[in-house]
Amino acid sequence: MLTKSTSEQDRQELRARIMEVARDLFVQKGIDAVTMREIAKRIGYSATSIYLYFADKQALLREICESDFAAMASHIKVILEIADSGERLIAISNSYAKFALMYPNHYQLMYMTPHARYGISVDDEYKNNLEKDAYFQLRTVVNAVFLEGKFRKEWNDVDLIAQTLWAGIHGVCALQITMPKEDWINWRPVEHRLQMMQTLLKLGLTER
Amino acid sequence: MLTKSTSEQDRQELRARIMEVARDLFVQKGIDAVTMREIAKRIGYSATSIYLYFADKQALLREICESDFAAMASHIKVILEIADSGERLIAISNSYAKFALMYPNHYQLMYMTPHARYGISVDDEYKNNLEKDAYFQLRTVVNAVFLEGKFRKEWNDVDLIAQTLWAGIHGVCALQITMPKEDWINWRPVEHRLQMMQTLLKLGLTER
DNA sequence: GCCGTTAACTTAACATCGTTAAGTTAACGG
DNA sequence: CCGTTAACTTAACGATGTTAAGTTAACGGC
Repeated sequence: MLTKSTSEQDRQELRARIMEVARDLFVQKGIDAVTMREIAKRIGYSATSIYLYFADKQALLREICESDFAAMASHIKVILEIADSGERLIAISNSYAKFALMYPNHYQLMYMTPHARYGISVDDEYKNNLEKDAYFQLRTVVNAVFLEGKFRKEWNDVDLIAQTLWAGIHGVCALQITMPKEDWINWRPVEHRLQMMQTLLKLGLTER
Repeated sequence: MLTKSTSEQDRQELRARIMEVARDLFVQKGIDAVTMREIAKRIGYSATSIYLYFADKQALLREICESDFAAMASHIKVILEIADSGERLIAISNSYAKFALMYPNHYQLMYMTPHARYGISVDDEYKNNLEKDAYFQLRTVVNAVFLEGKFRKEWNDVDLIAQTLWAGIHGVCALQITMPKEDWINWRPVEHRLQMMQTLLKLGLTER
């Protein structure tokens, strides 16, 4: 080591660099396959230095997830200003999928990795927060559509509706990320699959 | 050790017992959290004895997966004999979800993990095989329903339909596996979410 | 019944993992 | 310029998957 990160800014930059490198490795190789020593090597420090910035591997992972959750929510936030609630719902779904497919690495860590198993528990500030919780954003829009009576009357559980919509979009994105070009499946373009999923869900929810 | 497993039958029984114990532990605690020593302790042998029956941990895991693939295949075989194609489609969807939620670790390995990462390559015998390839089974049933003209006429791409149905069920199961009880989400029971997904997709596909 | 061969099983050991404790060194205040 | 402190490193611990070497039980031939 030639120099030491002494200023607060230096500290934050190094912290951010650790998270950046760790996220790339986690996504690329899987969490358990990435060692603290490997992360350290990539940033040019010894393994134990990471522990000066994060309590342990779990804490590092949790912070990465939280940061990505926030990034995604802020990406979606602009949607909330669309006037028509139905259009807002379509837009939020599109935006969610766009994020997932544009940042598959982040998405994979956030929504395709069993959190409980790795002891991740997201910080309270990310829960039920319109700015930071993408699911809460979706639920909010679903609720608005519901209150305007746009759904068939048999659909009256806002959480159930939101969770099913989420699952539909998630399913398309997750399969696309997991098996983008497995040759034994005659994959249709992901845009078509997304479009069809949205149409089917909309028909089932609204048409009479 | 008082006695040794010398007969071929003894060998097979011990092999089966290892797989049984390992599967329980894998499902309960997650694959990476289960140690060979722990499995060994449960069967009353030393850790290295497992290596007399399986090449390594991955081989053990793969054999467990294949064994459960076979169980699922024979379970679905019955479904393929259901007369009404619409009911057949519902049944295959239920069966798929049941498998996913009963063996979340196996499901995760098969459909939620970028295969290239773990060097897993699905054996060719599992591709486009009515007995062993779940997607191909689904596509076959979708095709039957399509040929009977049960879908709205605007849905005329069998692959696109099958892939969208798959994504819907997969989405519910995958979210359930990834975040089974995150407390900031007011999760509805997974059975309800599955039911709603099936209903929405069916309405969108068939109702006029 | 004994004995050598073989296969089943165990113990010891290795490299590597996350993590902690102890040691070192660079930077800042006086 | 020196002492203090925080940043950073090296050494080490217990646990992991796995291999090598040692031990022991069972079977076949006499």
